[in-house]
Amino acid sequence: MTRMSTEYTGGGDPRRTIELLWGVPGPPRRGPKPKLTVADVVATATRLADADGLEAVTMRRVADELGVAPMSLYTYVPGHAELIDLMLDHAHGELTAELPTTGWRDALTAVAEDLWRLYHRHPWLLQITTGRPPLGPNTFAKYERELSALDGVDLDELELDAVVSLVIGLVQGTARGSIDAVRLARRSGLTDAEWWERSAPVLAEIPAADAANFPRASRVGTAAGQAHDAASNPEHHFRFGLARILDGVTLLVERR
Amino acid sequence: MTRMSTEYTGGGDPRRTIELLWGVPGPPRRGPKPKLTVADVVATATRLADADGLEAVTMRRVADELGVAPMSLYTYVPGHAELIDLMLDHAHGELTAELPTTGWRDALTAVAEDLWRLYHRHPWLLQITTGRPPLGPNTFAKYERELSALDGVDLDELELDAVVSLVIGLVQGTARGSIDAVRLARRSGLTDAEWWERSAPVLAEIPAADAANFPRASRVGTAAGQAHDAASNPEHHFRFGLARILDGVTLLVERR
DNA sequence: CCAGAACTCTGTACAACGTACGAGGAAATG
DNA sequence: CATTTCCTCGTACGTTGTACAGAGTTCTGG
Repeated sequence: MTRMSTEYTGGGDPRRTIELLWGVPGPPRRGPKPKLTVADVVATATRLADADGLEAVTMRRVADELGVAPMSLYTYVPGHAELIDLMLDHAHGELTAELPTTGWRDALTAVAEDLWRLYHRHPWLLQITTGRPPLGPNTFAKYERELSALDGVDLDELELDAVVSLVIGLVQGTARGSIDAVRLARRSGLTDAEWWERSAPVLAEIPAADAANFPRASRVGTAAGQAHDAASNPEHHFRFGLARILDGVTLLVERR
Repeated sequence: MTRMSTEYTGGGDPRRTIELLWGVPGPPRRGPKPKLTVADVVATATRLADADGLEAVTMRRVADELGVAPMSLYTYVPGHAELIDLMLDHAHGELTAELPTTGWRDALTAVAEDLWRLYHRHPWLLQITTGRPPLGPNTFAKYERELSALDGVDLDELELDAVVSLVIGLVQGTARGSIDAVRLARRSGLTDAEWWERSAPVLAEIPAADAANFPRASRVGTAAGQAHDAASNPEHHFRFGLARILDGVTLLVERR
């Protein structure tokens, strides 16, 4: 019942997937005219995922939404995994805002904040395990844009890659927390605060869970819980983490 | 077919889950003697997950392994989601090594490395979305241990929480990459390098994917690809990221 | 000592899922 | 116009978690 799914990318035949991602035209068509396009399928799937999460993107539901039988989708897309690939690359296409030219700190901050917002607009993006990123145009452009934030910074290629990866990892981790809280609240009908209010008294009945056994955890935990209104505050963690990372990178650059 | 699943924690009734986590004895039993214990179920499920991933932890397979009918498991565990909670807390119990006393940098490094190793020992841990962490003894102890690494550091409670969270997030993100590479290699029969060798020629046929369109990405991408033997090197990203984060935190502390 | 309550165990069943397979029909080519 | 090529779809299989009801076992109250 309580099951959500994470689709793995890079499942199927690389050739076909890449061709789909880049929209290669293919040989002249002979049979009946297609009712749909790949873009239709991707758009509908994305709409479903935005509204009801990635688990709503089933072949049956997408087909229903398009007024078509489930098996018809396989004309446009090799399978479910490839559909997810296409959705991912498509969403990356939204990252087009120009970066500030007031220095790499501002630019990298903009990269992080744009991504933070993208993940909140399309929370299902973080349910995808991008072990092997889809080699699509928008994903390439995303990486290019991220690297351009560090134009002129005196770091070698490996360091540039590592810095970008570090910032992206921070956004993904903290955004995941932020989004999961919303998702769980909707799914269980309990906000974080309500859930804690319900859990705390149960914990209080358990002798071993006494604050004396976990002095630091209970001190820091209650302080954090009071400061924010939840068990943790992902947005605060995001801002704090970004500041530390940028400071750390600054130190690395200045050491040159 | 190509489907892996991520279980969500905190799904069911908090009371029952917490009682299971802490092993409260319960009222005197009247019926026939149970064949199993909750610990048996958790141990078997963990063994399956270690061997074949979280998707192998189905009620049917766990029951099979225990020589019992699937529905019998529901005597011990309210459902699949709660079983995952129990597995998670149980695995956290492995984090008991003493931390170095040579300063908070060493201690925090040890925390990160211990976690890195735990995730590689139990890769399925990263398939679990810990939106609401299981309130079990080992998860509490884990947090307490992590905070203890910062004993004596002049930071307030919110900062302590944020620092710990930042380091853990780094480990999770990079370990996820490291583990997904292994998982995908096993599942698809292709290593990262082989997969790239197969994808590159396809990409080369696509005009729009020319290096001229993505100058930074292709320069950094090929440099990184040559330096490590794969598209990305999670362990390098882990070490690099940890160094930057520790530097950033040092700066924050010294600014006091 | 024994009736009944309480508990464990299990077989069957249902609604999902992705998708393999093959049939039927539409469009373009020779 | 015959043939090839492609789109569309109905059916079917093997998965999953688990609701439900029945059968059997053990302890308790009288």
